[in-house]
Amino acid sequence: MGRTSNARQQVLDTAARIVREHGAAALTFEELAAKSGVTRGGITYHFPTKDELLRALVERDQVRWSETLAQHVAAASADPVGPLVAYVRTASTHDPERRRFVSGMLSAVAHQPELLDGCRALYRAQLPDLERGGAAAFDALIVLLAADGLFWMEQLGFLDLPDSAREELIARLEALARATATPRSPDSTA
Amino acid sequence: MGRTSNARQQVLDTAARIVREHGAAALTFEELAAKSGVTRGGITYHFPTKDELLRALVERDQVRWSETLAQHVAAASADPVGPLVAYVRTASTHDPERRRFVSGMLSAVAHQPELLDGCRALYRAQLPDLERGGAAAFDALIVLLAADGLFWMEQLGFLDLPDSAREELIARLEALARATATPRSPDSTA
DNA sequence: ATTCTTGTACAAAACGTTCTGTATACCTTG
DNA sequence: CAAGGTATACAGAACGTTTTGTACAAGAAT
Repeated sequence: MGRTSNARQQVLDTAARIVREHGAAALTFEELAAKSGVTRGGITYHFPTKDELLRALVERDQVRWSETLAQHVAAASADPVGPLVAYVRTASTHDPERRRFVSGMLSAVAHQPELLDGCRALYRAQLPDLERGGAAAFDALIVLLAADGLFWMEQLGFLDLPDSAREELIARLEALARATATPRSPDSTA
Repeated sequence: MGRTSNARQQVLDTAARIVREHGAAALTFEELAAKSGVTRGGITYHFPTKDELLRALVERDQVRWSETLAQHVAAASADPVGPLVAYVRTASTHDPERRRFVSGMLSAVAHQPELLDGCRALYRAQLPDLERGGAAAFDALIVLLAADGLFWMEQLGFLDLPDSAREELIARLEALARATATPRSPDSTA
């Protein structure tokens, strides 16, 4: 309870690594036991069934995302378009664990797509926050989608921008995010 | 008995459906035989190994994407930012087969992530086309990423916009795509 | 000395692959 | 053109391995 079982975390980390490196199909209890240092018995104790393992993996991704988002939201709370800027920052956060992030979602989509329902709900729940009506709402959605695109294209290994270009891109994205809150700019294509 | 093998197409269609509905883990030869009408022997004939089946699935997605893109490029060739607009239209093409599209990629990422290398190369190859240098290049990239985001969020079932909102969003995206080619517009937030 | 955690052994099912069989289209050759 | 052979397209069963889930014993912690 105090510390949520060392072995459990170890298993989850290893599972994420396996999924990331060899795909969700390679995520078997045997491989997990071999690479995590925990034997099958230990694994079975913490995750009696594979379903629960997957559920834990997805929840882990979800929690991490929410925590990162909450951090950025708190840090940019003074900002009028705080949520959107925070979202951009969350999607583009480039820490060493970044690639580990979606392994839960990817294994879920491979084994039981319905496990993503929680993530879907979470994603949709935040959409109304961005819609203020009018053309600005669509610009906000575009910024959001661009952040998502950046996130997934990087996660899937499709995009790998040099750091400088990446930073400039994010800066531009954030600028656009801010611009959605100031519709009195000379731009009005509607 | 098919000209270019009717059964082969049938198998591939069914495989895509299975992946889409139940995840890539459910894509087994047995399920495939049960749901495609082709027996295991027949399947084995066309796809001696699962690797080849996956390869065919990925290639299929790739070919479809390329063909759709080529169509839109041809249709918008007169446009100065033809490629980008065409890309937006490709990513947002909403035909009945849309959801079938990435099943190959999803099963690849589940079974053998390296099968995506071809797609990755294809994706990166088009990036330089959009980069004209300067701030406009980043705006173009943002539009591209937004299109990708729309595509994947819809594919993964995270986003499901009402038709009207969807059309307006795409229109705005296309407008932004065109704007990247005319940087002398009154909008210059850089 | 319970309770919590990990290790070992095993049963049943599922999976990919291989093998053999069959029917039909195509091509050759006399 | 007719006979014979070959390649193609598909069917069905079988094999050996892998994987999941379960049962139970052993060790650590409190």
